Amino acid sequence: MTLKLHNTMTKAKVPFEPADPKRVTMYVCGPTVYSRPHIGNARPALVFDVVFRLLRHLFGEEHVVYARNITDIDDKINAASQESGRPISDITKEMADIYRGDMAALGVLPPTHEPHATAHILEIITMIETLISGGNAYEAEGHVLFNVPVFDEYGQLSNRNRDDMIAGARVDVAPYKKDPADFVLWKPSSDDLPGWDSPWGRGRPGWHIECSAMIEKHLGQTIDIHGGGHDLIFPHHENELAQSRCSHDGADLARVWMHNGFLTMDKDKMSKSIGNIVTVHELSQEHAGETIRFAMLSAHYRQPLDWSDDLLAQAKNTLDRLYRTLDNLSDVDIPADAKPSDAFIAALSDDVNTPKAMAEMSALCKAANTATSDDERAHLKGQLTTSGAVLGLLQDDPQSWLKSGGDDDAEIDALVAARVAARGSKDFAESDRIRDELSARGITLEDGAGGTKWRRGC
RNA sequence: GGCCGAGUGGCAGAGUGGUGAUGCAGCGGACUGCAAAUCCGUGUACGUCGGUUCGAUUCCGGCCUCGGCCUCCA
Repeated sequence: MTLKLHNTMTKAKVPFEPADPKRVTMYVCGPTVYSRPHIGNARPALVFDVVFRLLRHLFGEEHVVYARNITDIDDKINAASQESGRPISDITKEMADIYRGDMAALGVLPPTHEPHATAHILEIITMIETLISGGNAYEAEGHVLFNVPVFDEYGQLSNRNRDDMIAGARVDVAPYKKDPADFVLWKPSSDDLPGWDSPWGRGRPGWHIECSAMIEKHLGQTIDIHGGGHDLIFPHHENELAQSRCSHDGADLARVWMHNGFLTMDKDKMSKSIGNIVTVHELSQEHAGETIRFAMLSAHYRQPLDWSDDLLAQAKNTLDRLYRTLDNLSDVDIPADAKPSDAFIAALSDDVNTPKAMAEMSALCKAANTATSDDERAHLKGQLTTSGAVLGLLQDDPQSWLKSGGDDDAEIDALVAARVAARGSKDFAESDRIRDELSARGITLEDGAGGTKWRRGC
């Protein structure tokens, strides 16, 4: 089964061939920790978590190295600190912890490495020195700037030329820049801001250079996959690419560039600057993490996805159905050699087509619900569970999933038992009265061959 | 202005040059004391105008609408 991935650089879906199948490397731009993550921030984390799981499935768990950084030095963090009066390190530590907790709630696996920018200042300085000595960067008024015209291939990833960029530029060009497109590698810090000593005085790194430095340190000069949100293509990834190639004798930074589409709220991009955000924390109060995850993966990662309550409700309904099927398979054990179905892996191998993969899971469900032999039911249970694992779904216990959301299980069990007794004596008036009572409490009953089951929700 | 992407049935959302996935919701049936669940069945969906083709939702071109990037942003 050949994995095919869409490469932003070539705008084509191509077979994925890692440089070393024993060490597949992936880097994804992580959060800048100055506030709680919103659900839009969670999309890349979730998307690349699925890519991570898929790569581990295809190449082996120990053969995939995934790094997702934490940006803990940034002007927005400084602003948050000045506004709240809290020390910067307090804010970054708290928000990084919240980020990890929120992602864990969505079933996102921890990456292999989670490098922090402030722990890589030396590497950053070294890389900047290399760029200066190579003639790709220059110092000006305490700043160090990357000189864009020196790098012929600048603009290749985002498919834009310098004239366009200058024509569309909405920022004032700093007077010390040699070229309007030049961008900052290092900038001076005043005494009240975080800073590190450097050959160019006390200062701090620009945004783009940290990723280049951390990629080199943890993954190497050329990585297999570089991922992030669509809005990072320009300028962030274009600049990363330029810095890394120029400091590595032109070596490619990434073999494949992957970018996820945006989450919208009423068709507008969800973003902190617009203010139309809902945080992961808020959503987690109302919905199971797995429901949020399912909703997110119900669209292909490169497509836009409009976030809504209705989307979550549909996700919950569909997930309930999958868990009901698993619950009905509780009498058979998963075979030791269980693995995902071929059709499921084929779907994910086609540029991580999660909606199609989910459709394959529904097909497995239907097969399981109609299968007659226990061997076949066990086989299908194994396929369903292991397929779900690649998406980070269906790993909960079916009973606890179906009954979660309340703390009155014992009381419900007692009412159900009373109703079973009433039915046994054909007292259907009493039986229906109890069922109505339970229904009013949000409990649904199922009278099956094996007895009566209950679950929360309709 | 430049670049990029999207427009599929009630909703969500894949895919394809020629019987139009899948899920949710709806409807009919089986099953059930009645339900629920499950199963079976069910829907004149592919923005618009042209072109190519024996045949296009799928390829090409124009147009319309919407969104994104070009400044921080996942």
